[in-house]
Amino acid sequence: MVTVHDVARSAGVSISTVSRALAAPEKVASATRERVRRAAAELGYRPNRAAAVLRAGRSGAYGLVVPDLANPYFAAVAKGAQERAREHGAGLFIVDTDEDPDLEAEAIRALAPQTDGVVLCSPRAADRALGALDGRPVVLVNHDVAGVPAVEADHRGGMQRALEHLRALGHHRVAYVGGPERSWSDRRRRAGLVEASARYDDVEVVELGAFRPRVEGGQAAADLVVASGATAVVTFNDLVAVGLVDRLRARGLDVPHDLSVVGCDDSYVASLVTPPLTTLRVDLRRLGRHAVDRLVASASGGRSTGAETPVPDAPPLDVELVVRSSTAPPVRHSSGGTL
Amino acid sequence: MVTVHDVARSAGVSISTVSRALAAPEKVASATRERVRRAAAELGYRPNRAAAVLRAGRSGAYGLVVPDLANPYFAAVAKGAQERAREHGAGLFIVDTDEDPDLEAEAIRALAPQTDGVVLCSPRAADRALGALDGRPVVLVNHDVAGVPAVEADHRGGMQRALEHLRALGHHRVAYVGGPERSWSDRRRRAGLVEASARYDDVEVVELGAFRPRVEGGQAAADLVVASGATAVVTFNDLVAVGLVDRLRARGLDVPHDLSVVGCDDSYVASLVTPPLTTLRVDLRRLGRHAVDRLVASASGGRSTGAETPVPDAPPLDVELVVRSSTAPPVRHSSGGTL
DNA sequence: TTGAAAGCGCTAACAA
DNA sequence: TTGTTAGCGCTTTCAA
Repeated sequence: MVTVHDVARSAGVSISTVSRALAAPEKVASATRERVRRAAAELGYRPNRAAAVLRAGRSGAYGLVVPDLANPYFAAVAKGAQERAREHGAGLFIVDTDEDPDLEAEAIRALAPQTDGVVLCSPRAADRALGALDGRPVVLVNHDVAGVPAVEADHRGGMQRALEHLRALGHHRVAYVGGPERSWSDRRRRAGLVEASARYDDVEVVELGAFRPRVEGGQAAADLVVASGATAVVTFNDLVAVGLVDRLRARGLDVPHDLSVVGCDDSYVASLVTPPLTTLRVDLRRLGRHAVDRLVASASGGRSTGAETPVPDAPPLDVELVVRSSTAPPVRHSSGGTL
Repeated sequence: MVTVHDVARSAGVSISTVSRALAAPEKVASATRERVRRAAAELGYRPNRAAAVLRAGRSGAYGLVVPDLANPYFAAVAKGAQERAREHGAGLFIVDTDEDPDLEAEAIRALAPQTDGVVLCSPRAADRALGALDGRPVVLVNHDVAGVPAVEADHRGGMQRALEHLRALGHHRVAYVGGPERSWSDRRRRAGLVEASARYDDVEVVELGAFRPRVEGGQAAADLVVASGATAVVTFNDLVAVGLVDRLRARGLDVPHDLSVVGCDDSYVASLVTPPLTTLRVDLRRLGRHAVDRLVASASGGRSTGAETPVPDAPPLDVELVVRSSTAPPVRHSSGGTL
């Protein structure tokens, strides 16, 4: 293994000059710097991270905790986060908790001491999670706790747009098919939709219970939606919408004519399925990138003794309505006709 | 921060006893061990990983390099790998290289020194990748280099099954829509299909060039498939199959009647799209788990005192044909008849 | 069975 | 601008 000593010897300088030349180039004469760099490159020197961490107290790596990597939503966020971490020259530990609050707390406890900070994406048990972190830099994605930096999408605005779209098509009774019970995103989306509907006295929202945020959840919800008498439905995410459409079709119902469906997230499945889903688009990759940026900011800002993290709160990311083929004007069933 | 010294003081022993009691309990009298453990728990002691790594030379973490986390294939592998790493009490660094060979080599160079070993999933530049590892434990997934442990699926068997299925339906001209040029999986699948067809003199395989392993790749391939005169097609993966179906439909062709389509991987999109895809199923999660198991075995094999795990070469994972609705007997267009 | 002591490779305070 | 030096917290001989 090549160490600073080898590089120092080869470049004819001391080990501290090597360290400086590599970590704080401006503190070294340019000629020396070049000599050191060349020697390092020649010998194939790679700094030992463990030693640097031990000595300097920061690890150059961050953590990302997500409920389920197989969910395209979180995969996209993870991709953005990891990309940005790389650009910051840092590593990223990604941990998938399988939607399990116990695993989540456990993951954080394991991650916290060996990283410079953690991004918690859609935490399933935020209080416990934050406890496990004891004071380490953290950024919340899709969650909200007083005093903790967070990054989120503008769900309220999105739902507003979705509802206006449906209303303009002539829908007056809209169902909402919710996600996991503990989910903060679910509460936000639900509240956003209800709030939007409150502005009009000709639109009513029917809220339906907690469903798994996957295809199965949508399948399970479909019959309730039909029974609710709604002519349009907004789902917690695209996967749920896909399951919903699937089950409706199995019952002989047509989307969008018998029921209009709006998904959420515009994950890539939305455009693959039949019919392609009208959905709310969030730039997930960007969400991941932002989260890491904020973490880096608060991890390097909050380093000083005494003063707390200043890091301004970022504005929510825009949520855009993407209209595809799963929404249309309702068909009037005047008296049980087959049309 | 609580250190071994604090625990030692509190338990009335030396720091070496603390270290031993925690890391090698059998080398410490049970009474002492208990005392140390209690003290550690009381003080909330968490070993400093960096220090342990620096001193002991192993990190308790592994690396996983994948080309694209947003691809459900790799997401599934990553999930399995991370699950298994957790069960081994180790961490897992997941790095997404965006299908870029340079980033791949770079990722490995960064990962290698700070992990106990790396899983390379579908490497895009294996030779460079292995070079960057210089001798560290590694396991290849979907790749093959002499002398390097690997985990793979039985693509040959899978292709055999796919071809038999198509032949039984009455197809005699089958196209193969390939994945990335550098892809080992692509070569395997291609060769498996060609090999299978060689057993029958009434089936012919038409090989089509390299396409991106995504929806766009399938869209790009569709017109070539039609022009090839094949009545059935096997694609590099499900995503490509989805793109293919999409483009065929846009041209007014029907799947499966005008063309039968077989996907690969049975990623969850396969059952979501219309028509649901006939595809080759690989248990990806298991693939990820196996890879980590092999890595752990070979990483600790070199170090262990006695003869514990001899790391046998794992047999390829079964590949199963899942028949859904995208395959059917070919329709005879004898002279433009509509049947 | 336990303790003393020697570093692992690096950074950063201090000196020159 | 550069060098000297003292550890960071831990594991692991070696002795007792």
